[in-house]
Amino acid sequence: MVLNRRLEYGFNGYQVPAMPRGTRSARRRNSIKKNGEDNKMHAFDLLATLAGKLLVGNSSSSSSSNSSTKKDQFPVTDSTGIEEGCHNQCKQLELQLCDQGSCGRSMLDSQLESQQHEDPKLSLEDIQHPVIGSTDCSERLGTDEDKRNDETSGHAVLGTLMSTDSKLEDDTQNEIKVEQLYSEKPPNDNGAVMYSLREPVVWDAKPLTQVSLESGAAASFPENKDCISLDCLSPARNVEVVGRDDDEKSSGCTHPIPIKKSFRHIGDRRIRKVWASRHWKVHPRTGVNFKADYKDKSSYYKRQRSQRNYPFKKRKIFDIDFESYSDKEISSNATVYPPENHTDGDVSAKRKSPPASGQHLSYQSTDSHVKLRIESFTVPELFIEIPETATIGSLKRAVMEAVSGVLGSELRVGVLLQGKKVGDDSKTLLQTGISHDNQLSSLGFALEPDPLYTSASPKVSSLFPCDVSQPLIRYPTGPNDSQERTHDTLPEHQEMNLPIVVENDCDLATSPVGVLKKGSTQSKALIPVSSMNVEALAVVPVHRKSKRSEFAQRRIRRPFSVTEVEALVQAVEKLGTGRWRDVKLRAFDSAKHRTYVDLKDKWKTLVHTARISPQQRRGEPVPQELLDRVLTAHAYWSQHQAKQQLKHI
DNA sequence: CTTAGGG
DNA sequence: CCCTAAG
Repeated sequence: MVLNRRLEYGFNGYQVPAMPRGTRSARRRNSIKKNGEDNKMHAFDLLATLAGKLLVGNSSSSSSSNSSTKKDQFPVTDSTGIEEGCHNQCKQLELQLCDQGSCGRSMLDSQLESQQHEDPKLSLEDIQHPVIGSTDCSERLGTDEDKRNDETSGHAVLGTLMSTDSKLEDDTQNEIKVEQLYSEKPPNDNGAVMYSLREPVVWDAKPLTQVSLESGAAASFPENKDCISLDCLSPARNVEVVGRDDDEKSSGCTHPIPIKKSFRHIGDRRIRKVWASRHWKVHPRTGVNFKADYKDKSSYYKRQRSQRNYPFKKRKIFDIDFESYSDKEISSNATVYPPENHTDGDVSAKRKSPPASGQHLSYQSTDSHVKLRIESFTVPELFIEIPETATIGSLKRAVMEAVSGVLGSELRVGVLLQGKKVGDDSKTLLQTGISHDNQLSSLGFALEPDPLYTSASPKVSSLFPCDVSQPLIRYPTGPNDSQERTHDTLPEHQEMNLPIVVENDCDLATSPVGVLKKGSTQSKALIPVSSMNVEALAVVPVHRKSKRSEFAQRRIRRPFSVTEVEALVQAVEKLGTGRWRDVKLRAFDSAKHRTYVDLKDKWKTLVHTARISPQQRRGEPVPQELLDRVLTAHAYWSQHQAKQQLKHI
């Protein structure tokens, strides 16, 4: 029962940190020219930067570093809790963009702890921008969601409940709220996580929790406002994107967040299927970095691989419904810098005096340049579904991927002036009214789907059709998954009289957070903002795959145990040496960290080991008996293969 | 995605 | 273990 439950996260806006444009030198270089187009491009650059290095952290009320004694396990409400949840309770959860170093996984813990037994209704919204909008969630939920729509349609006021005071702490402005909603229609599968920016799920009839990050528009609120608690408003640490003095070397900005490779569990058919079906569904637009035509099989595969190591691969997973959000939903706060002090410390000084209320701007300029800084950007609504039994680590990754997926998409930046969209790109800032002496104007930026892409596709209106297959992506999360799997293992598996070690991928070991956490600084600079050159603009989206980057960590080494070796040998004896996937399925289905490639490699080394003298062998000694079997099997299958070859000739 | 091999 | 060409 518990396993059937899922959390669904809808991100109606993930607010990213402010992007102060650095120092004098940087600013000089980056001075926004009086050209609308340039303006947009620079802004995009910033976004692109964001797309590179975000970590999802959790915000804890005031304390920042709790001891992470609590297991990284997502709080699961018991069934009763769920039931009650349908009625009127609420729990909250905050996520935030997190500095690689300062925010640890632990931050969620305390909060989660207190939520442990609460009902799945979480409703959080961007504190800073309690925009009262209403996003018809029917768009996301699909037709089956009538009831939910009813529930949610009338509750778009959450934002007003938020206290602006909660952002007093200088660095607590940007928060991500997670809303956990209830739905009487649960997902239709177990232990899976689904992402979808549009139509999240096809659910059966069980409770489900939903989380949504809100920003501009409020949406998907449970019927009872009671379920919106304010205790989540406590200031949270967040991350800032800061400018760098020396933007000479803009590195890192193009690197995506690391994604745990083990997402791709080879043995998991379900995943693979989804994975596969997912691809053709994905609109090319979502893959800026891939120019290859998706229809081309070879390039398709190539793309697969090339994405493998990069978080952005996940982008393909998301159904980004560009139609579901309008400009207003993705807005930003921009601040025009006051005249420069021409002191090196002026950056920090400016940061300490953020605009009273986000959306405001103050203009000034010493010269004909308009200097501004973007306080924050919010990204569109995202939708994630994740089992309640998933770990926090999984949640973080899910959010991270969703966010990076959106940020990496073909968005363009729109410029808003006094709430109105500035359509004419050819006009100068001055002509448009954006000038240093225009004190009252409000300048804003909005992310919007790039019309170039949307129009290029003949299927604009159905980029992400709701009816096509399942717009869901699920990936196994956490230990529970493996547990589940052990239960529904094929009978064949029982042939194995060997106990196969079922090892769970430890989040600590593999999660980006865990890794990045160490060695990162205390700086709140999540992203070293690079220089604002046009190059960066192009580089970020296109070349992000060029570097595996410092992020992609090598998997931890996990020597095969004798038991595993025996299982491998046994499987190979039976299946041969050319069917590693089958071997995997047969003998290591539950060992998620062993991929068929691993098995193949292991076999290779086993053969080698068997051939060398015992003195030369290292590691845990493998019984000679096994090694003999290895040689025998290897010989046999080699010959077998040879025969096959001959037959074909 | 899987296989096969080199690194 | 990683990376990649090839299927």
